Amino acid sequence: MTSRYNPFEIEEKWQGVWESENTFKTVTDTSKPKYYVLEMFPYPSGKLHMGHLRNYSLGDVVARYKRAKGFNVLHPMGWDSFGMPAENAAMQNNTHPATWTDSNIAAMRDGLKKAGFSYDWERELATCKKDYYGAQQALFIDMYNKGLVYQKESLVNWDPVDNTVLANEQVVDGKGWRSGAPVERRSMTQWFMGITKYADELLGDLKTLDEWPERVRLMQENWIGKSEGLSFEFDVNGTEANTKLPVYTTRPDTIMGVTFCSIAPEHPLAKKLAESDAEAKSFIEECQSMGTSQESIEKAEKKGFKTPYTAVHPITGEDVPIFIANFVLMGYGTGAVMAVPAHDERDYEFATKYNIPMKQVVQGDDMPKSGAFTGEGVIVNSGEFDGLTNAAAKKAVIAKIESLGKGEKTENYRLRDWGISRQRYWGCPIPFVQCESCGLVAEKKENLPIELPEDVSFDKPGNPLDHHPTWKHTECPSCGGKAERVTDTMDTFMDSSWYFLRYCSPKADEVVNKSDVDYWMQGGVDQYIGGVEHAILHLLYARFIHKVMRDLGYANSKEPFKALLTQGMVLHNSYQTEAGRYLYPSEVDVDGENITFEGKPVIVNRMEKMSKSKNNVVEPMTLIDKYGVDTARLFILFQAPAERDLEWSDSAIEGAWRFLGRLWNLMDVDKLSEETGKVVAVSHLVEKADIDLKRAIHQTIDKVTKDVEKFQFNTMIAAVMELSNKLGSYKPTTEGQKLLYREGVEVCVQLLNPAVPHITEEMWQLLGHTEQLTNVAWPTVDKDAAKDSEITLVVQMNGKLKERLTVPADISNQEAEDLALEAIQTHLDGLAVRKCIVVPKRLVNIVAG
RNA sequence: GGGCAUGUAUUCCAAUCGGUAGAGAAACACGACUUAAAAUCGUGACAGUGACGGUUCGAGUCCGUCCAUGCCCA
Repeated sequence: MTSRYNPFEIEEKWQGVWESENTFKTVTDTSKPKYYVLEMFPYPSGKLHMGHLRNYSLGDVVARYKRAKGFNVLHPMGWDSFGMPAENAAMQNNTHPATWTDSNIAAMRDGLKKAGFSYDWERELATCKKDYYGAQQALFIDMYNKGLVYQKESLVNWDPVDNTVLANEQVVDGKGWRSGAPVERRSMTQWFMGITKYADELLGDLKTLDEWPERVRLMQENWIGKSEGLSFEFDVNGTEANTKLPVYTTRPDTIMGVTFCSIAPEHPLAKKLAESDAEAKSFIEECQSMGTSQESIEKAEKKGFKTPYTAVHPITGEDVPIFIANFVLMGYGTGAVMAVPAHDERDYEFATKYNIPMKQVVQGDDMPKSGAFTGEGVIVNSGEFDGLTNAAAKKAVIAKIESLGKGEKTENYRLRDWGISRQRYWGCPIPFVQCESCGLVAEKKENLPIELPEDVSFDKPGNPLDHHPTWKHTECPSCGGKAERVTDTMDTFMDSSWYFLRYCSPKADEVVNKSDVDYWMQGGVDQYIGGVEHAILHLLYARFIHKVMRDLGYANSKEPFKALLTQGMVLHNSYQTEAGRYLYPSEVDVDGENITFEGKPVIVNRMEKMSKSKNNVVEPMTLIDKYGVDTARLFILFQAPAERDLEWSDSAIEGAWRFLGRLWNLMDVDKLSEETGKVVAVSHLVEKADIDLKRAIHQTIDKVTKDVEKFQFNTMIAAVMELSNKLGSYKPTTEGQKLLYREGVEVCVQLLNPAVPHITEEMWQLLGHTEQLTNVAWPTVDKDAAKDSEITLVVQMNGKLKERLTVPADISNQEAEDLALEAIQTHLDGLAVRKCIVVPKRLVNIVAG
């Protein structure tokens, strides 16, 4: 028996070997099949959390398994290292964002190395380093030249605490996602990326992503939100002649139910009125205090202002009033809508409040007693359209409006262009200048990177780049005259939208090295793994930028991520005192059922996501320091299927620890043959127990291989546990049996290596091998040995279990039926056999009556 | 309000195409070892699959309705 399992010694040893021997260094090698496995890179907060450990453990199993299967595996890691927390920390602690970020990266890199992940650290990148963001600036200029980047005066969500513009997605419940402050609407010149130009392709190609979870594709589909409708114009009375009001609607079938029109507060018609009408002006200003997202607008109280203008109905010629309404968005459609209160909830609410008449034009089966009817039905009160279904009426109305020359059928998207300007320091500078004579000019590529100045102060609100005494004053790259740099930096979602391409050639002078990308990105990243919280934004932006880069010649695959695995969250109970204070798990005393704090009962909440605010976080490093990382990895992989939420359990960790101890104890010199590299063929085995063990070994290889291909790591581990339990109770005496035992132990070690690399590497060495297990090929199944010789045949009568028979595995259906009939005689009790259903090698069901 | 997912033993989870409900683990109980405890080893008990209905020779698995929970959208 070898000494006791000591994870700390073993883990340090093998991490040292991997590092000094460059075990995981990868190079482009077109003679070998490639496999690119990628986990979402982290924001360097400074601390590894359980979600990271789970994400990267999953990726590491895939990477190590594919390596053993003979693939040239690319498995890189890096840092999504721009963003506001670094600036906030700078303000609070008087440190430079770069210093803060670097020390966080160092701490997290250290944590990842202690976890033993098989990364090629030579490919490490950080988005805040000038070689990365310089390449990104070149990409940005390319996109500008393609017309995919533009400036536009637009309404933005302004976060008054962080002093920055937020994307709609960064506004949650009308508040900034980080600061929590209510956002304001402001009009500013912003930089945009033309993602809507790719909307159709982004939507259409979702169908090709058959290795993505269905729900992620659905979420993206809904986010892009393609709709078909009608664009048309109302003539406007009450102002200059020939004024038109263009609108867009997805419900042309209800056009005869229009009783008013609503326009956005920023609509030109509203602005015009504000010039002469103080009341209108103040109403519009009031609307500015709201966020610009659909969500915040939906939730706000509907408010309106009746203008003196009226719109002429295109079919009836009737005059309907025009309102300025706070819930109409300038950015969606035309900023004006035809209002049909009888069949639209928001219009109904608005009309009720302002006493506007309603006109029902759809008759359905179950009409609500109050409120709008938005369901399907038959068109009524609509003259020539009466009696049509909704779908038919849509077509008929569109045809009518088109024939009148007042509008046309239009496709529309919910997706809007991506506003990427941020008025912050810690981000990728936008490589443009404003020249006094040439206007807006792109930097020359040879001047890149446009570096962030190091000497900045954060002592006043606003953008430090703007306050810097000299940085923005520069020469125009075109005429050489005086010019000012753009002081906006890019949304950090841009940084994470192409990092997977940069990993292929992280030190390239150009944006990417084409031949490296051609090799590694053929067909895309083979397996991408990350949290489902990125299902919409990150994955959509990355798909967009990747398609743009393909069109720019930087990449060749259509989609960046061939397969996607979204892992579940890590959950833990949270504990609260009766007064409501959240308690740390370490503060409560658990005594069987009774959980107390300072002698008083504690409220145990349901399992919820680990979060600092709930004090229910367990630090990975604490766990690693106590048990070693192999135990932590084993627990995480075993406790729940990858895509499901994982419930934290201290006792299950103990279980993982104990299993590794049992695995270690299989290293029993009395049971192991000393000979390496020799196996006994099944044909040479005579004892039933030996044949059974040989079969179990090879069936386990088969099962584990299939499980790992399907990412079912929990059942994969269970299968090895089963085999190791068998080996534990196996008592070999002859040399042949000891060889068989060795084969079994070696298979366990090999199969578990992707999950628990350190202990298995050590055991492999102790077994007498000189080559690193990491470089050893995955075991293969001996089909003869794996074959069952006997099976259990189940005999049912009328679907109810009656007998179990042990029969030869190669039994024919006829023989099975005969045996079953014989066995069932005692149960038949005079009943006649009507039918026999034989499921080969499984069961016989006898229908009798 | 709409969409998606999940629901199996005390708990976490298994169960190809519909075919023996239990692989693995935890907790629990008992036993062995020990002066004792921990660790270790061994043994054991516990569910008919959220509810109701349908299809079928046969349903955890397919279909329908409902309930609960979670996620996304509104």
